[in-house]
Amino acid sequence: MPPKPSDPPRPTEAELEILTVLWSRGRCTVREVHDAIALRKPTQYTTVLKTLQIMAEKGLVRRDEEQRAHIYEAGRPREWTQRQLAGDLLQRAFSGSAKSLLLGALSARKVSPEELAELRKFLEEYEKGAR
Amino acid sequence: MPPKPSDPPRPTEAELEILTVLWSRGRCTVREVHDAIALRKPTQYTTVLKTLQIMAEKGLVRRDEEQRAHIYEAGRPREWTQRQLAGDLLQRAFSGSAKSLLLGALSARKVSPEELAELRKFLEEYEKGAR
DNA sequence: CTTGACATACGAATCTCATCGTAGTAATGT
DNA sequence: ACATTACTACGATGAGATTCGTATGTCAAG
Repeated sequence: MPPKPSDPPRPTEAELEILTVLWSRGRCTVREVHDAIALRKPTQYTTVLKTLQIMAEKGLVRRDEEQRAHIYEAGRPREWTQRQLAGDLLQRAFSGSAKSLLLGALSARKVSPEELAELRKFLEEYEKGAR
Repeated sequence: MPPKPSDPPRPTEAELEILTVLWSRGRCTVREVHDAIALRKPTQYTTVLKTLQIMAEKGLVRRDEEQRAHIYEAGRPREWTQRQLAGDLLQRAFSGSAKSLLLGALSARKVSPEELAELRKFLEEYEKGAR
């Protein structure tokens, strides 16, 4: 058996920003990632490059070196990573209480009545599914 | 007017652990905090002390130096800090989608049918209140 | 008074993250 | 062919977080 590739660690803040780009745009060169990020905050190209290299070591992204400009893609799907992050915070800050977490999220920012209704619907569906 | 004390920064991982103790037990000496934490992981007394001192500088905890053994208490109520943390993650990892956050949390660990029902009730109440 | 238990203060080692500059190499245009 | 541009690799730096050891002060018991 090959040595089992263990799960990548939780992404840091800068890493998460990069992953967000990769999730929404799919496979990207460093340049594309950089341009997307530079729109929102001034960042050097090599900073993004270096971070991507580190992320590749950690297994957070995969790298395709076929072309001169390497192509990166997220190592795990968005939902998988989101589950890690939500579970981690749930555990660390909310003692596992999903209700408290939801309360915290809702009170942290305005939530439209539409989104509230959507949430409720989602929960009802989820309840059915869990049965 | 005294210079307005700005909000404390988000607690780090070790700091959050300490805050959890303070929230659940109220005012504590360093020794009490240490003993509570040492139950779950080996930790030196002075490590907890130092962290508490740093937290006091940051405004994360208040310190009462009346007695020889100083007394610490959380600088902000649990709900306030939880709101910060939830809001931060909501923004950074879920693009503000409370629904995705909830999905992440629910799929991260088993949730009892009771808790699900409670969640649903809570949401219904919240919807009424928001109207 | 001296010792031992217990407290605070604080410097220092170690780690991780984030960022940037520089060097070297491949491709491109004139 | 040569200059310019684009890319990767990598070392270095600085800030924070975390941990621990040591110094020092206080207090009470013997």
